Amino acid sequence: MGRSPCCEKAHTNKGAWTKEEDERLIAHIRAHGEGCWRSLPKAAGLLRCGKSCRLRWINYLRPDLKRGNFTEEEDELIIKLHSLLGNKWSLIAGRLPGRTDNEIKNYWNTHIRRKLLSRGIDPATHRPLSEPAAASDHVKTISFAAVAKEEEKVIGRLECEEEEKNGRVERFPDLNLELRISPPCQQQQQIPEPLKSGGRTTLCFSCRLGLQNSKECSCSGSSSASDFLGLKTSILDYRSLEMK
DNA sequence: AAAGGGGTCAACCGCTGTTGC
DNA sequence: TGCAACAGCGGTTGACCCCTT
Repeated sequence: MGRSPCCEKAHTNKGAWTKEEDERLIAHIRAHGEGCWRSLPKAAGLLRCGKSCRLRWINYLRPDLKRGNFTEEEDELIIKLHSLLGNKWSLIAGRLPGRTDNEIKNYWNTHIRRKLLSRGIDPATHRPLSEPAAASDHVKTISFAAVAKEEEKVIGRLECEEEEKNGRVERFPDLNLELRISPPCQQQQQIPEPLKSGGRTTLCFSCRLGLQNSKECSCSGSSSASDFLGLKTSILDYRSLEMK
């Protein structure tokens, strides 16, 4: 026995939204806020399914959306985030203010895939097309669940202390991932000289996301990639992280 | 001018995760 | 603990537009 449909399909509109429908949806959300998408269509006087309303609002009508072309910086950030996160479009979108998961997914499939292919890079693995896939027996699977738990404890303590002083606390991006770590690629990235350390790369997580100048960057300090989320690894190359 | 082929992107579908009872 | 309702996610579809022939 399947789940009951989210709405009465016989009495709902489908396809492109009209201007009037948009206006009704905007007016209703302005008046009542987001939430309870199932009951929203009826309350707003729309012959649409709640899911459809949610999608229309999130992907098109939200006032904080950034319309227009993606910048070169956004392109590179998407590529880096995709190499880390895979097809987790909502997580990637979370790192790009004003962009939606649907928009990024479409942009990836129409532009970036081809861009990477033209560079000779496999968009799925982020490895050179000529390079054979990593042998599975060289790939070690690490569950981030335990790390996340440990992080939660530490963050919890920090937050208690910090909230008394300042209020909010910056924390690691909530990736909640299970990653597979394989031996690093043969061809190493071009590492800026100050970030090299005796032949070993010591890029922090922020730098690997291309955020060298962010306040989360810890390269300049004593911490290194080896301490990333408490993992005692000598090298953590984002290109070798694969989604489980 | 018309046909058709490819690219783009809004919207839909089906599944999973979360929450409340 | 199990179930149902709901929100959210990622893959896919199809309408539309533009360019080429």
